[in-house]
Amino acid sequence: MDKCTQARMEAQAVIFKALAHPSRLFIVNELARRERCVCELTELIGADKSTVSKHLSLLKQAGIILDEKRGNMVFYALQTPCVLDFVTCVEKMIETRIKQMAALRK
Amino acid sequence: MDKCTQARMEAQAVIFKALAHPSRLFIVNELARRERCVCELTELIGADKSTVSKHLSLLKQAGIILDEKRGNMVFYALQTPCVLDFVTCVEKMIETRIKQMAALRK
DNA sequence: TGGCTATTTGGCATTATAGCCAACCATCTG
DNA sequence: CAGATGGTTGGCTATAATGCCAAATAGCCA
Repeated sequence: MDKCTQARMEAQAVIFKALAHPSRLFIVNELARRERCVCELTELIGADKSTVSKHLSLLKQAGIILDEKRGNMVFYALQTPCVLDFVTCVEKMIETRIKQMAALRK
Repeated sequence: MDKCTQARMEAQAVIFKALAHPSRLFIVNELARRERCVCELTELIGADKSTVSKHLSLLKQAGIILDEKRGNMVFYALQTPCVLDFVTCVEKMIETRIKQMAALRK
C-alpha cells in the first residue's frame, strides 16, 4: 500500500473509529432528531458526564458533530447529516445477516 | 438507553469497528474491484500474513466479506457491496473537512 | 464576590486491539 | 509419503480505548 493510499485509509478510519462505539452511535441517532445539550445526552445514555463529554469530543474531532455554547450549556448537533445514510445502510446489513443466520438454522 | 436500543447500537458498532482500521478499509476497497486471495492482499498490504488473516476473519465475522476456498487458496469477496456507499460518503466528509480547515486558515 | 450548574480535563485502572512469531492444518505436487 | 505452498490459530507484548473519579474551568445569578 503506497503512502498516499495509506494516508487516505487512515483518514477514513478516523470516521469509522469515531462511530465504532454504541454510545457514540446513540448520540448520532439522537442528534439526527434534534440538537441536544451534554446534560440531556448524559441522562439518556446513563454514563458519567465526563465519559459522555469525551465521546462528544471524539465525534467533534472526527468532524461528525459540532458544538455551540449558549449560556453555560453546550449544544451539539450533526455536522454531516450524511452519516445517517450509512447508519441506515448498516441497519440493513444487520437485518440481512440476521435473516441469513435464520435461514442457515433451518 | 433501553436494552433494545443498546443491543441495536452494539450490533451497528460491530460493523463500524470492523471498518475502523486502515488495512481493513484497504481490503474493502480492493475487494470492491474484484475478489482476492489472502496472499495477494498480504502482498498489497505489506504485513504479516497472520495479521492479514486476522483482519479478514474480523471482516467476515462482521458480515462484510465472505470467503471461498479453491484449491489451497482462500478467496475473499465483498458480501455487502453497500459498504461502498458509505466509504464514498466518508470520502466526501473528509474532503469537506479539509476544505473547511483550509477556509479557516485564511 | 460566592455559590451554583454545566462542561471539560487529567489521571488512573481496566480492557480491547494490533501485529509479530511460531506452530499448526490443509492442499497440491513430485 | 515428503516437501512445498497458502492460511489459520495461539500466544505474547505493545499500544490504544474506555470509563470512572476528582479537579479545573466557564457562565449564571443572588
